[in-house]
Amino acid sequence: MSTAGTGGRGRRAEAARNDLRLLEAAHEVFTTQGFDAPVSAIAKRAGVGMGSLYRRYRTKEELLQRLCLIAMERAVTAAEDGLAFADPWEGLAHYVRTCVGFGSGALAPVAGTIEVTEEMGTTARRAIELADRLVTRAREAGVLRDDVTALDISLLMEQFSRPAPGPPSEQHRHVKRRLLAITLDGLRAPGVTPLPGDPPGVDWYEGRWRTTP
Amino acid sequence: MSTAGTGGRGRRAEAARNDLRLLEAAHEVFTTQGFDAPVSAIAKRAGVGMGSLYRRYRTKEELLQRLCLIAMERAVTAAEDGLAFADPWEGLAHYVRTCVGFGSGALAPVAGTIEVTEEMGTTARRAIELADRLVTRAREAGVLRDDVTALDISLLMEQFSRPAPGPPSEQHRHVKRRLLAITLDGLRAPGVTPLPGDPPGVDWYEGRWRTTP
DNA sequence: CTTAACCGGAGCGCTCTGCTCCGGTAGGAA
DNA sequence: TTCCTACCGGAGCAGAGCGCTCCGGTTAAG
Repeated sequence: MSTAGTGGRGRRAEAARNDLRLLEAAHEVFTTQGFDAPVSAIAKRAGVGMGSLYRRYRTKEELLQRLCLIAMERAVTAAEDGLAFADPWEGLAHYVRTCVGFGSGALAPVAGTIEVTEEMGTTARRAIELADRLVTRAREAGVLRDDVTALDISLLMEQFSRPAPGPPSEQHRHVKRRLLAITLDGLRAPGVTPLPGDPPGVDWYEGRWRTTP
Repeated sequence: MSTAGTGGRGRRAEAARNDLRLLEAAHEVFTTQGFDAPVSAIAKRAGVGMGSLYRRYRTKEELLQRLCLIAMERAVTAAEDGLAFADPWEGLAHYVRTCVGFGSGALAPVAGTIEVTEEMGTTARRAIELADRLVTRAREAGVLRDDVTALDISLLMEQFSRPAPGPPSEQHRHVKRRLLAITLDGLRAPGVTPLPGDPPGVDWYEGRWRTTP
């Protein structure tokens, strides 16, 4: 624990660097190819051997859990940053753009296939609470259409984070930005077309994470 | 060819019924589970043996080609219906809603993995031309934001047709309708936020269908 | 120089896929 | 009714691809 900096030249430094590369590579691969991408692809992308990967994470599930947790923490940060904005609309937009930008919901398809750790549960609840405050504030300020819920917005971000077909490209990212701009405009008050039916229920949303095979 | 109706009771009638069930089942399975779903799942869902499936379609690729063609034809019909609307906006909205409804773009991830038949190419060109007219008409009527292109809308529909995680449910369809309503509102003129960057190019869009392994 | 921690990747076992093949069955002609 | 034949259904095959292990080579540390 003496020279644990990532810039060092010792063996421990290499280990720390490997861990960071691994996390980045895993995020990249999973968000672009889906969570059922082979583990070997992650190791290759990180420039690291399988041995090093499996010494750090004893199983693929463990790696996914870590990734989910990090994504949730980034979402929490984005929400806090959004709440720090004076303008309620810009705060919400920042939150949505940030989450979509780093692929917040890309790991949603993993729901129900991995165990939810206690830490993940805690962070998820905190993220939901912050998002709620962000949405409520925007609605009360009259800058968000009043028939949309925080859950709608979560699912919207999830939809935008689905892996695109084919190899990842700058074109895809660009198109996504344009589509998101359109959708954000659609979120602003007042909605021209009332949203159909009842808002989705929270219980259904959370139930997807239950592992019941 | 005498009693080829699907309601008959003979052997030929059963064959015709099987073919229809197969097509429906394949559409359902591929749009909800992705195009790499096992062929056996389709046979099971159609209540048909593997033998019957592979007697009708000699390979999985052939089945996918047929499905793509049908989807394109349905898109063409939706566009023609849309053009028949007197209101340019309602016409465009009908087109988008219909295509998203039957999962028009769900087969997009198949791009580059199957051979494009001549019939598919012809139909695709016709679909694009009709969509262009639909979009141009709406823009010239001033009911569509003028920084959005027909290609943006195609990609938007594609995004909405991505298979949802987990088992298919009415909840998912409902949420999708709500999100689509939001996005359609965002498409109406004038856009509050100008779309970032240049519109996507047609060559890139079509290039994805080239098989170059 | 010795030692042991740690890196990288070849390989194992297993699951699951696209596809084939054949026994059973039920229409149609005599 | 009886036989024939076309067709239906699913068990099974070969192969690909996966998660994961294990071990030889390398290099920092003592």
